[in-house]
Amino acid sequence: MTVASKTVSDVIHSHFGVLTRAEKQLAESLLDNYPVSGLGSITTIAENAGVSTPTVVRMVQKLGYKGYPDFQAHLHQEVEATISNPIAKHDRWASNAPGTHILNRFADAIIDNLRQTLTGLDTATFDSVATLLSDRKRNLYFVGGRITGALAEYFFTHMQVIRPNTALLSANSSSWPQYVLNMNPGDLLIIFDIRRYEQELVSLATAAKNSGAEIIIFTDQWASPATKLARHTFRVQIEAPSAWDSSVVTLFIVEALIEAVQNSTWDETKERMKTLEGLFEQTRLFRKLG
Amino acid sequence: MTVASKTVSDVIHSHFGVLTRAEKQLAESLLDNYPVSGLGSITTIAENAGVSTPTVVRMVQKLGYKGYPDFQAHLHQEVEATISNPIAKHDRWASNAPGTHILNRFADAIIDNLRQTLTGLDTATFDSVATLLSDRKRNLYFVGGRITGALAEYFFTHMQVIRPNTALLSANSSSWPQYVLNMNPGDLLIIFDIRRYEQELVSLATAAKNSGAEIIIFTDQWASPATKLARHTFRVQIEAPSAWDSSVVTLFIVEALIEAVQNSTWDETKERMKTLEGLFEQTRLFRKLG
DNA sequence: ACTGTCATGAAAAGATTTTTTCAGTGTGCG
DNA sequence: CGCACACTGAAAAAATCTTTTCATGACAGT
Repeated sequence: MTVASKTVSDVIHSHFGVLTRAEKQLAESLLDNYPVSGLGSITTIAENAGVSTPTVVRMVQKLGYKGYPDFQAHLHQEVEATISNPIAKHDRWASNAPGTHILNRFADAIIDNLRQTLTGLDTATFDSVATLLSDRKRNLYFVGGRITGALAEYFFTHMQVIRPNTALLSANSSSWPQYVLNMNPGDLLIIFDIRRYEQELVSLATAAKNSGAEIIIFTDQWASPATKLARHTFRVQIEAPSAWDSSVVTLFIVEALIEAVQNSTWDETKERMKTLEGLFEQTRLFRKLG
Repeated sequence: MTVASKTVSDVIHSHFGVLTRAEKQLAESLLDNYPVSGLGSITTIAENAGVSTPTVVRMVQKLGYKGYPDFQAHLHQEVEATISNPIAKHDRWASNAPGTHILNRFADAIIDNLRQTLTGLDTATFDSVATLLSDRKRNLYFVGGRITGALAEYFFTHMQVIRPNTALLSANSSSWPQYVLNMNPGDLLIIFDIRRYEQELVSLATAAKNSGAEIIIFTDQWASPATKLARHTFRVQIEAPSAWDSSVVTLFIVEALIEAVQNSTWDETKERMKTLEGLFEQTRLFRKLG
């Protein structure tokens, strides 16, 4: 198929000789700022080219398209090909894992999640959160649900090394009130709440907010109800070819935040890490001697 | 004007919270393969998203556009900007994060880690481990180090739902001997040990092996000393543009294993999950009544 | 100068898209 | 349990787009 395999631009060029004056004028207009100029309606492009709509129809038919909609469909395909992202190409690790193996299907899904999440993620939000987390005057409280508790713990463990005034709220909600009691205005509550949103977390968020704490939420594309209360929200794509949701991309953002915070105050952090290193060493010695 | 200055994508994201179910569905569809998916007619995109055309009209008006044509005009402008800008063309998916932003550098690193890890990963190993984990007669013991403890917990939490006979060893090594005491031949000890290898884990692995347990290790490219004792090893690429190692790919493999195990015994798992669902419901009730 | 052919756009006709209306459905709340 | 309210899509109405028809004018050949 001539039309199918060649680009619209090619087709226009190859037919240029047989075009009439008005058609050439139209073709010029189309080629100028190609392919975007062909995105609008037939009326629009006719006006832009200074020709009548019938001229447009006649030309695209002369080029071999069924009609204007057909012509435009081809153009759309081309635009898609032009701007579709390189990550989408699945030619990478095909080597030793057959296409249908779960590892491959998972990898595809995760890359897709990553791409979509990053596309929808405002770097300003990320930077703001990093700045907030870097502020050592603010106390940090981490909390997660049944599944996401591990993510909260992971985040907490790192932040605890990097800076003081961090706390991990246990999964058991009975201990939460005492934390809320101690919250000061400006403190940060970092919540992980994904799918199966847990009602208790909304209550916690409300209480924390009333204490003046700021709330940062990691949630999924459907957004936890607690989102309304949040200062900043990370909406992460969590879909996997599985009965379970994927936390991979959430962890990705957590790690990026850890690095951003660490980086913003490296000098202080370095000292802390050295001291910590020494403490671990001592603990080890205790054990050996003990 | 809000609408004029922000990208359509931004506008969708910022309004996401106030969108209804069908509208969210539509927004997802639009964002997926953005912005090409919004190039067609209102009918087309409604069909693609599985919603009605009135929903589309209502949403774009909610977003602040005068109507669908207005919405599409903005999209066209954006496509134009994207295509005519050669830098943006290069990496569309990261276009709203400048090239050197940490998110982008992290994403590159993670994708690289993933590729390398998968290249070096034998699917036979993966399948064997999945089979071992699926065997309900074997007791499962999970353990991790200071940082990787959260990964062990994540894995454990899921496996506990899927099958019986699972245990999470606390980070505190003093409780380990009693677990080892109860290990039977054929039991599985799943160890996470990355960089900063913890000597205690080697001792644990040795003791467990003497009890006849099989050992599965998640480690990094330099391999934990406990690897020698393991029946199966996952060597994960963990390098990140950070002072810290990345656990993202490790989590990826864990999730893939969870799915593989779950999948291999779906019928049994389904029953367990239903029962569990009921128990959670009851717990919630307890709390309300209590 | 006459005639036939072709190019062109105005306008009508036809097709499709966009918007509005409205009734059914479900959900939350008292 | 029932009411009020919001959400949703089917269908009608309105608007717009696409195609066809047709009249006009330009031009080449006779």
